[in-house]
Amino acid sequence: MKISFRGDYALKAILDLSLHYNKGLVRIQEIADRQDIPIKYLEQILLALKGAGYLNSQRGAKGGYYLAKEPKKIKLGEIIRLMEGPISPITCVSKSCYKRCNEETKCVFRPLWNKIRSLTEGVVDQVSFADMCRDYETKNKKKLDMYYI
Amino acid sequence: MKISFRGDYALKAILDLSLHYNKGLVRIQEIADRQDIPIKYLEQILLALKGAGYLNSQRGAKGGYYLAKEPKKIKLGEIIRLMEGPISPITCVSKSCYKRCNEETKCVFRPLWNKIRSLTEGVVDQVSFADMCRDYETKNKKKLDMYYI
DNA sequence: ACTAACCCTACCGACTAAGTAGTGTTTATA
DNA sequence: TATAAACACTACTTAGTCGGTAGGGTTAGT
Repeated sequence: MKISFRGDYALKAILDLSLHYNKGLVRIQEIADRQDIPIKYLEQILLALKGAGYLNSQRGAKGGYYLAKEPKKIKLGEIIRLMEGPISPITCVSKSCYKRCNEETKCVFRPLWNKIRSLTEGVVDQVSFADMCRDYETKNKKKLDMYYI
Repeated sequence: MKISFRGDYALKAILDLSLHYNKGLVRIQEIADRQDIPIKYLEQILLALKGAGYLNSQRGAKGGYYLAKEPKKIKLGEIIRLMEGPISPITCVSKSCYKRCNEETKCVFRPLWNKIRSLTEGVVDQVSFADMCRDYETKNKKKLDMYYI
């Protein structure tokens, strides 16, 4: 799996909205400023997230976005799959795999890719945005720098 | 981590040469045929692998490639890093990370990416091409189809 | 000398990522 | 009801990468 800017932005946007869950509407501009994301690009991403049912919005003056689900019910993996596609080191599912795996090698690497995929899924499908909010607040409270290199 | 065709081809080429380890020279054409890789593309890949010290070659008629190291001393991770770059879900090492991680989010996702990276490395840095050869032969001997969907 | 093989560089078409730009459409509120 | 703030949508752009091709150059066995 690889996280592109698009996916990274989406995760940050959902985190931002999770931190404002049940606190009213949040304007795109606010998210863009706080998370340092180009606003017009963010606009498209939020639209996609809304299309997938994660966000609701209100148009017009005083409008904005808000989370359509509880943060604890959104797992990181959902957002990653939505933005990046399947979580697997190789695009090797059923039919399309046969193109890569010929008779000779008999796809001897496949079990490894499956292993990596399931380990990765074990991480991203376990963690919710409620967890991330908790981490975020803990970190800010304690002013920890341990996560920085 | 994501495996591109280039990386996939490199792994297959090294596997092929591992299966012929200490059995003389192997022509590019043979590898290309067996592994179903476009020969001119494979040529470039083998050149890169040679440049990195994994292969030796003999030019001229009756020439060919051969492995420069024992299969058991080559880990998959080495080849993957060589062809694909660093194994990490995010290009987020030291300085370059600061571009993605601003004050607001304080890179709250980073520990997860590190987790995934180390799990992935735990797989690819543990397995050698000697292991893959063993798997390959076991599979061919038993005519197992369990790895195919 | 001839030819089989590796060596090297350049090029190319298609695709994607990461935006930008511009124009609609809706709604609160003065 | 005019206005402005905000989301909605579509189109375009620009740079880079991926997955190759093409075409010689060089070396070495016969």
